[in-house]
Parts: sequence; structure tokens; C-alpha cells
Amino acid sequence: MTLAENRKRARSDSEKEARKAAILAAARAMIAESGFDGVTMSGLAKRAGLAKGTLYLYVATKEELFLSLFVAAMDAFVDRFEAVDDPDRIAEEMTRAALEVPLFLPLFARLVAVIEANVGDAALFAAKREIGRQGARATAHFATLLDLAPDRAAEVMNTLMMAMQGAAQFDITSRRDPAGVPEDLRAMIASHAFAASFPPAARLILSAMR
Amino acid sequence: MTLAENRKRARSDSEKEARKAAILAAARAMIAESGFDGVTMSGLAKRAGLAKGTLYLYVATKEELFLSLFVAAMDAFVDRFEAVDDPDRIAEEMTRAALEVPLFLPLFARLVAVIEANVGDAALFAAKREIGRQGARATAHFATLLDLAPDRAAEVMNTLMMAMQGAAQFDITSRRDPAGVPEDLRAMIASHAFAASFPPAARLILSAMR
Amino acid sequence: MTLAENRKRARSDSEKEARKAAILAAARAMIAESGFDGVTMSGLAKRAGLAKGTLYLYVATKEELFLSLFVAAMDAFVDRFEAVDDPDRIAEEMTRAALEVPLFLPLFARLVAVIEANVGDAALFAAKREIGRQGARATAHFATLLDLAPDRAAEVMNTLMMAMQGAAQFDITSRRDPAGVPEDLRAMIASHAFAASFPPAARLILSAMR
Amino acid sequence: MTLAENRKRARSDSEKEARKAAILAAARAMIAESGFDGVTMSGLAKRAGLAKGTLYLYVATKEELFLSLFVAAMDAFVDRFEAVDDPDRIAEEMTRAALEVPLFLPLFARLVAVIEANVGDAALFAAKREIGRQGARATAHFATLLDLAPDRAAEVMNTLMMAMQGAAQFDITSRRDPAGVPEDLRAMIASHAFAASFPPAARLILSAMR
DNA sequence: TATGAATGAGAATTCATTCAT
DNA sequence: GATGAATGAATTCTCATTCAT
Repeated sequence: MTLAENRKRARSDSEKEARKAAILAAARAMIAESGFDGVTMSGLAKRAGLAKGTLYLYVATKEELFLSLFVAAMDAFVDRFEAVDDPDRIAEEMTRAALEVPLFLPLFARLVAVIEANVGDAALFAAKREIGRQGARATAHFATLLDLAPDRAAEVMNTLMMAMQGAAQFDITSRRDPAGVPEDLRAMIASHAFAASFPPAARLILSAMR
Repeated sequence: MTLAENRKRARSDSEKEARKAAILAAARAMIAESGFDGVTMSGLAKRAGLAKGTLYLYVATKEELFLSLFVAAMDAFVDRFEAVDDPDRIAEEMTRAALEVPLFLPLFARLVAVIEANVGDAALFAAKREIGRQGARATAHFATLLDLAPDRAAEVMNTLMMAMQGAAQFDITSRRDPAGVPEDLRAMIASHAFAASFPPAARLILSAMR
Repeated sequence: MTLAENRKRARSDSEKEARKAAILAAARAMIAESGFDGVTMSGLAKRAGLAKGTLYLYVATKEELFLSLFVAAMDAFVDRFEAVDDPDRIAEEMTRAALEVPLFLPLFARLVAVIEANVGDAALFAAKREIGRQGARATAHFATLLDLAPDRAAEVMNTLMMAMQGAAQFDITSRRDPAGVPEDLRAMIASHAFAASFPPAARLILSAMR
Repeated sequence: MTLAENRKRARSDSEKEARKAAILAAARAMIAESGFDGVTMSGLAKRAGLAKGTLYLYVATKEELFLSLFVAAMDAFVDRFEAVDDPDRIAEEMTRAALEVPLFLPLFARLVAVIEANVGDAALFAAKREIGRQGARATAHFATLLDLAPDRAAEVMNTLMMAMQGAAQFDITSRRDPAGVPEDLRAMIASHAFAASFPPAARLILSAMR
């Protein structure tokens, strides 16, 4: 392998990654602006400054793109979780992290029923592996934090993540119709907001440790 | 209700309800056969022995239909939950009920991200009210069973339902690809099955009561 | 024929006519409110306080209904034209009458391309006869007014009615988009208003008489 | 353009225009065969040898298509009008041109009540501009031909075009039911044929110039 | 006569994805 | 690699009209 080849390949690789990153960024912007249904491949191509065909050189499928976004968001979420060092603030910090990592919650809520349902096996399994690794990372930190046996830590962590999944769902509903909600349903729907629903659930689950 | 019976006009209210029920039944059959995406309004009309236009007299939208199915399933689920009388078997009985009420879990998993996302406000709010009532019913029984204060019961019940929502999601994944799963992912995916994931989570949550 | 029968029949007939008139009135109101496309047979039935099936006992077709409305409007228009007694004000009075008889212009504009295109032969020919009579009535008055030979009067009258038909068309356009019209087209579109376009054309045509 | 030629991608602008022209041609053929209502986007796509989606790259709406056809016909009509050089034959030549430019009359008759009613603003305004230009062209030639002041020429031209609009409407009726017309209406309906109704009207209008 | 449940044809349209250039 | 023209499957939903009751 010559230096020239090397350089060329390297340049091309970094260019590719830059492109991919630009595409993901454009996708995030589109989602923020017009929601998940507002993302179309044509629109995304335009926004990323690419031709439609070119986009497909970097992204195999729209759902695969969402899956990439989720994996990245999950990664960021676990990063933040690993930074938690006060065992008494786990529920609060998980809540904050979930709310603050962009798109983490809405992507999590759509992960299975929407995204996985439209993704090829290869991409799905690759993502599963990565998500598994991230889960293990979180579980390990959790075990350290609370000084738990690995199995026990996994059990609690799983329960927390299930509850978070559920809370992510309810959160979608609670964002619907800022005002158009009938009086009698307002309180119920407001209570579905992630910031309101998840912390008590997490605390309850964590309290089972004592 | 047979095709022949269907043919006659539903003049009274009870006939209309019977027709609506027949449509829901046909929908359940279609889902069982070809999954949620396999349900089309034309196909459903044919299967129910109705003209397309007639179907629309009873069902405004495919998603509204799914919502009706979920409300019915939720009702059946709560009925079964109310029949539980042994406080030590709550986790097991919830699991059984969830698995045995037809379509309860897959509808629950799709409730927000798929169904609610495509339903008109009116139908959504009506369903929310009904679901709220059912939740209250479950909570009341739960409070009796464990002799809890209403607030405390609601908190635990909410947490259980969130975890069940999450477990319902993971369950979808675990049903994917009976065999085509790579060796290294098999265990993980198997562990996502509702029957495997929910009971320990439920037990953990309930254990926080003691 | 007994008195009783007579009464019954008479009552029934007058009831029928009252019904028909109520239907036409309801149709006029619906058109005024939501335009021609806003008129649906269901909506009309509801508005007229009838069941859909009952409506069809009085009106064979939606377009036949519009045709009835036009014939009535044309009748009113000719009535007003017959009241004109100053030969120097023909153009002005025709314009006023056309604008003031409710629905005359929009129905006239849609008469052929929309209404006749969807009407059965029987109804069409009946309407044609009636319209022919009304035309004759107008022509006769016109001949008197200007002291013209019948043929000559018919020729001028025909030309006036053709121009009025055209002006009725353009008038529809000019009512479109009160404000959303681009600057450069505003003058043109405004000049298409019936009140602006028809009088000079009528005057020009009438001037050929001198 | 044959089907085979159609198959290749229209990359350059001129290729695109050729494709658009091929679509218009196919539409004309369909109208000739089965009337305006016989034109469907699917049918048109098939006939033009294109996929439905491809058709939509070139034509946004069926009505927009008709509008394009009218603009083209109007252009051809004005071209023919500009070739008229004998001021004494204006009425005759306008009549011939209107009858001989394919689809000019039926499109003109449907222009407002049918076509414009179903076209988006953008397309409508673009067409209006073009039609305005063509009208100006006709008016200029008319002024030259009769040596009229521009305003006066415009006034007469407008009147002629209004009458032509009206005559185009009546012409539709007169083409209805070759034979099924009742005896007593035959003469009236025959007299509505454009060739019969427009020339005297045009002559009358033009006679006002002398 | 009145009712209103049932009918059903059908046409428009979108957008993810492919592939000729 | 990049481009963007071409593809086409697949579904929704309306509403005038009919007809069983």
C-alpha cells in the first residue's frame, strides 16, 4: 500500500464520515422542524445538499437512518448516566439525561413499533449488538454505584429501562395538542409527561433495593 | 354473524352494535393472519361482507379501528385482573392476562407511536377517557388486594403499566425472525419475550411494597 | 270525485309544492354558504329537514335541482327585464338585474359545462323549452322597446345573451382570491367583474342598432 | 415521440419539453376518444407510455393539464387570427379558426367553470399572464386591421371574446344527442351550433365600428 | 310516503427506492 | 461517485343514488 493510496483512502474515508454526519445532522433538524413524518428522503437530500441518489450511497433506508440516530442518542444517554456518581440521584439524573439528549425519548418510543418494523435484519442485528453493549455499560456503572451483584443490577436496570420505554410512550401523548385537550383530560395527560411520570416510577423501582 | 345476516340492514341500535362487533372480529382475524400492516379498509370490507362505503359508516379510520380493538382488549385485561384474588400471584396473573387477552400486547405496544399518531382528536379523547376509567378500575382492585392507600396504589399501578408498556415493545422484537437470529443475539432476544421480561420486573416493583 | 278526495289531493299537492320550494330554498342557502361544490344531497336533506330518500322523491338529481334554480332565476331575470321601459337604459338595467337576481350569474355560468353535462335528456329538454319561452318573452319586450323587427330583435338579443354568458364566466374568476392575486394581475382580474365587463359590451352591441 | 423514445430519460430541458409535449398529445387523443371525463391520470400515463409517478413529474393535476392545453390552443387561435388580413372577413375567419384549432372551443367553454375551479393559484396566475399576452397580441392585430385606437380595439375585442365564450357554451349543447332531440327543439338546438351562432353575433359587434 | 342503511365505482396521489447517464 | 429521472405499488375515502323496511 503506497502512501498515495493511503492518503487517498484516508481522505475519502473521512469525507465519507463527514457526509454521514452531515446527513444525520440534517435529519435531526428536519425531525425537530416537522416531526418524524415530515422527514422524506427527497427533502433530506435537499437539506443535506446532496442528490437523492447520493443520499442512498450513505444511508440504506430511512428507518436505518432513524436507527443510527437512536444508537447515537443511546450512546450519549449512557455517557451521561456513567457520569452519575451520587446513588441518591439516580432517578433524577436518568430523567435529566433522557430529557436532555436530543431525540432520545421520541426515538426510544418509536424504536420498536415504528423503526425496527421497517428495518432489514442486518441493520437490526448490528444495532442490537451496539445497544446491548451500551446496556452492559450502563448496568456495570449501576452495579458499581449501588454495589450490586451483576445479575441483580441487570434485573433492576432492565426494569428501569422498561419503565422508561413506557414513560417515553406516554410522553408522546402528553405533547399532543398544547391546548385543544378537553378540560377533564388535562390533568391526566399532563401527568403523562416524562418529567412527571418517570421519576416516581424510577424511585419506586430503586427503593426495592433497600 | 354470518355473511347472510350481515346483508340485512342494521336498523336498530343493537343491530348496529352487532355489525360493529362483526367488523372488529373481522379485523382481529385479519391481524392474526397478516399482521397490522396487512389490514386494509378494502380487505376488511370484503372480509366483513360489506361494501367499502358501508364499512366507513361504522369505522372512520383504520387507526380508529385499532383503537377500538385496544379499548376492548384493555377492558378484557382489566376484567381478568379484577378476578385476581391472591396478592402473591399478581405478577403471574398480570402476565398471563396480558398474554392471553388476544392482541392486548401488540396493540398496547403500538398504541401511542402508531395508533394515536393517526387518530383524530375526538376519537383519541374518547378512548383516553375510557382507558382512564379502566385504569381506575384496576387501581381500585389493586388497592383492595394489597390494602394500599389510593395514591400509593396509583403510583405502583402506574409503574407496573409503564413497565408493561416497555415489555410489550420488547416482546415485538422477540417475536421477530423465529430462527434467522445470529447465534450471539439469541439469548438477548429470547430474554425480551414478555413472558420472560415482565414477571421479574413486576415482582421487583411489587417488592417495593413490603 | 268526492270532496274528501279532492281536499286530500289538493292538500297533498300544495304540500308537495311547499316541500319542493323548501328544498330549493335550502339549496340556495347552501350555495350561498359553501358554494356549488359544498352542496351535497345528504347535507341538503338535513338542511331541508328531510331524509335523504325523501329528498329524492322531490328531486331527481342534484344537477336537475340546479337546473330548476336556474330556470327560476332566469324567469326572475326576464321579469325584471320586462319592467325596463327606457331604451337608453337597457345595458344598465340588464346589468343590475343580472347582478341582483340571486344566483342568476353563477348558475348561468355553470349552466352548460357543469349542469347540463350531468342532467338527463328529459329534464334538459323540459328546461330548454322553458328557457326558450323566457328568451322569446325577453326578445318580444326588446323588440317593442326599440321598435325592431322580430328577427333583428332576436339577433341582437342572442348576441347580448352570448356576451352575458361570457361575462358571467369571467365574473367567476374575478371573484376568486380577494387579495391573493399578484400585483401585476390585479387590474386584469378586476376588469373581469361582471359590473365592469358587461355594460360596455352591451352598449357596444346596442350601438349597432343606430 | 414513440414509446421507445419515451423510455429514455429526459435529461436536458429540451428533452423534458418534448416529454411534456408528448403528454399533451396523448391527452388530446384521449379527449378526442372519450371526452374530458374520460381522461384519468392513470389512463393518460398508460397511453403516454409512462409510469404514473413519472406523469406527475410533468403534470401536477388533470386540470392543470387542461389549462396547458387551452393555453396552447389559444396560442394557435391567435396565430391564425394574426394571419387574417382582410378586415371584411374577420367574423368568418375567427369562426373558422375557433372551429379548426383542435379543442379550442370545448376547452374555452370549460375554462372557468370547470378548469379554473380546480387549479392551484400558481398555475392559474401563470396561465392568466399568458392568456393576457395572447389577448394583447390579438388586440394589437385587430387595431391594425381596422385602424382603431388601442382602447377602442380592446373594447371591441373584449366583446367579441365574451360572445365567443358564450357561443362556445351553447355549442356544447348543440353537439348533444345527435338525434334524440324532440322535434320541437331541433331548430333551437341546431341554431346553437357555433358555426351558426357566432358569425352573426360577431358581425353585429363589428358593425358597431362603422 | 318516508326513512336512512347500504352501495361501490374509482381516481388521485405519494414517496421510497432504483438505475441510466 | 454523483446525479436526478423514472418507477409503481397500494390505499384512502367520498357521495350520489338505490332500495329494504
